[in-house]
Amino acid sequence: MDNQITFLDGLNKEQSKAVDHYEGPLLVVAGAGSGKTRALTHRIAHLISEYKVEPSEILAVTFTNKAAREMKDRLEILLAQKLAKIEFGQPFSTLKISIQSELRTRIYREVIKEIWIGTFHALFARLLRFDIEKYVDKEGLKWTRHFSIYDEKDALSLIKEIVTEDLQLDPKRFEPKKIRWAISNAKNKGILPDILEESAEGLRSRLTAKAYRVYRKALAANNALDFDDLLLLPVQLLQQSKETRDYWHKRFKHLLVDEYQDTNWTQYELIKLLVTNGEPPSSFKAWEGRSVFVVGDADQSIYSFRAADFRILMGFEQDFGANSKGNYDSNVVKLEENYRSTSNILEAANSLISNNKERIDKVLKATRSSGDLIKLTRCDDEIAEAEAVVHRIRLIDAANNNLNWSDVAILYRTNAQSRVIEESLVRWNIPYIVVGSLRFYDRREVKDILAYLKLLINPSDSVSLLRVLNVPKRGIGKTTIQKFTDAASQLGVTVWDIVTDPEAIRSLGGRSSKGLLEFREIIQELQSHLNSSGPAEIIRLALEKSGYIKELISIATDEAEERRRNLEELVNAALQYQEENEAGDLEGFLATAALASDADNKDSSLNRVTLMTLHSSKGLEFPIVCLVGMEQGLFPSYRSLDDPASLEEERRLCYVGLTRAKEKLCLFHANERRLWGGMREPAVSSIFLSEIPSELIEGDIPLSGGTVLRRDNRLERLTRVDRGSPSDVSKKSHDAPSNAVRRYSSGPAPGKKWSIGDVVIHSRFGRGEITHVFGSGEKISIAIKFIGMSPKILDPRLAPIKPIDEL
DNA sequence: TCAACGGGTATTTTT
DNA sequence: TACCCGTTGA
Repeated sequence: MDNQITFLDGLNKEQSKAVDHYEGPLLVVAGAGSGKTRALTHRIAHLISEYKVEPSEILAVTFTNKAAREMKDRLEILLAQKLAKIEFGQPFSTLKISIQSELRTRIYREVIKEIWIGTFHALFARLLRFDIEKYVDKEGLKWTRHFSIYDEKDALSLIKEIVTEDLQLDPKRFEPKKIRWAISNAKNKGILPDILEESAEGLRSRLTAKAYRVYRKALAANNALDFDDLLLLPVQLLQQSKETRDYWHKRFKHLLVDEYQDTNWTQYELIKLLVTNGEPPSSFKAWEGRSVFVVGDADQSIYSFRAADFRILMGFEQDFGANSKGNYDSNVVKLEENYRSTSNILEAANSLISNNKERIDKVLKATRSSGDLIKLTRCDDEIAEAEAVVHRIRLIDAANNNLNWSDVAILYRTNAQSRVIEESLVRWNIPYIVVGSLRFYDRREVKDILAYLKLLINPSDSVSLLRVLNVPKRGIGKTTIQKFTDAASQLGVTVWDIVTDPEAIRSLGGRSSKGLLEFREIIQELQSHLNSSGPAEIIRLALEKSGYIKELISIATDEAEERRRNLEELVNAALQYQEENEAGDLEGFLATAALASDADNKDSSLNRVTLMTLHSSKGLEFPIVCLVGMEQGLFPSYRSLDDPASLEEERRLCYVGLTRAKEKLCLFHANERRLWGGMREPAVSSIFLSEIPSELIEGDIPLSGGTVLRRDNRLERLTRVDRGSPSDVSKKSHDAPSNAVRRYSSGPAPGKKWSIGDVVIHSRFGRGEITHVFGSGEKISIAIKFIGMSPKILDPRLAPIKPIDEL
């Protein structure tokens, strides 16, 4: 090659093997902190500059939008550095700033813009903008390229409506949330209503299948897709249309997928369709000038609740490997050297994760010195815990002159845990940012305006229409809306058709006709600007013409003021979008908004402590990590306590948390914790704490033997759990016993001896026999084999079990 | 038509 | 605690 820089410089042997990979399938098993992002970006740069791959032939899938943006950024810098060497013969950083930015702009225009980088959802939403009109549905449903994207809330409100209106069911008995979940699951497995109907047994599943059918129909009538559709429709389209499939298969010669362990069935299907053009991967031979490159770590698979399945990663070699052997030495590279964490932290993580059974054999090797011990702090309750976290942070701050607040992350299992910690941070005047709790685009005012925008582009979108028809108030009430929706469904037209029909307004509108006419005019006027104005300008117009801003001004409270600022922020977001996407239009912006997550906006330049869930922390790293709420039932979540597979997932989540830390790791747990409302619950320290070697931990150590923290007045308090009249109580415990009630009323006496061979009765699983006893004293788990089920590992103090001789 | 109130209920994690 | 929903009263 004609210059000194290659993208293999400074990489270890395994990393360069990955980066230098050209054709065929390759699985990169990349442990935490092993430099996988580096491997990914360098490989793309390498493909383009050494193997002369066209940027437009590359499809790179990231897990978040933020990761996508970062990848583009890094890539831009890498390639600009190389260009600097070629054109000026000197390092990029020594060039004048103006020249630097000119180089970057050129790289952006010629290369970065051409590569498809994004999340599965963003990329395939983009593909659908091209091809959705070619999709032929079994049931005759149709969508146009102007489809709306419904977020989880939109989808849920649609389902709620279907359950109550169309199916005339009681939403208490048939919870929309559960139905939504069932439908989502079906979609993620590629199952359409007809198949679900066939396999449905019992009233409940038949009704779910029915709801699914109606829901799909409603989506189509609204010309809308939910998140799952963004993946499922492309799968079906690529399966059914050879022409479409050929096109995209030819177009994308090199696929890269990050966080492959969190891929689900539809995503896997999409990869296969694009890579092998529909042929079975094991017999696919045409690898010349073509590759699929996936990077992942089974130990960090934490999204099975979203239908992700890390066995897809485990099966990669078999799937794609069989036939490429011979041509390629191996299709697995393992990155096992950890450059991130001190060896104490790493050893703790390794030891923890070794308790999982289902793994790929892999051990992270330390490259750094031992560092500090892990600090463990036990606190009285969640308030004391929050204070302890802040105290710890202040101690570290006092001992380090150059500590930035942004070096610190506080991680927790559930979003609800953030509040108490925030209060402490406020008290001590430490700046912080909470990532992920409330998405910017989920704020009411923002969603309202987005609904206006969606409606402009897609008037069939009645969810959006009904959202803003009377916002701000135009005197259009429930009865009018009901009349209109009824008329629309009877005539088989959209609500918009009714709203724009002068006859309909006159006959149905009554007192609200004025407001309706007004609304119609607003929308139509805004529509007339669609072709001539950019997203930001249209948003400004919408804010003004809709009367939304005017209303907020007239309210004149702090809250209204806050909302106005958020809407200004929305305009800014649109401006930023326009900057980042030269040809970006309103549709593009709306798609970005629908698929954005809160984590995407985290501005790392702000010097603030970061608060977030363990899930959001994936892929990030911090010098200092505080992990709070290490208690049984919270982390691991109580829902995982009686299921070994989900307990393993919780453990992976813990592994992710520990491996975020570079220098210092501080763990916290509380003796008791107020759970929603005010009721205190005694807490048992997390099983994960006992899986970290105690010599790596300092602080008050409850390790061997564990701690059960119980107040003497426990029983007294428990009787008060059952509030209200006796009849209420009995009814409650029949319907849905709350966890607290069940836990304490049916649990055996503390300190009860369990031995192998004992027979127990579990309130859900029935009769079972104890096969193992782990630990002793207060820290005890037992494995029970229930009839017809795989063995379950339970905490006898939490699980609703009784020894059989007590019955 | 709409705001305000109260009771009941629920919490895992998110593209 | 916080949100959602149905009821009530203006």
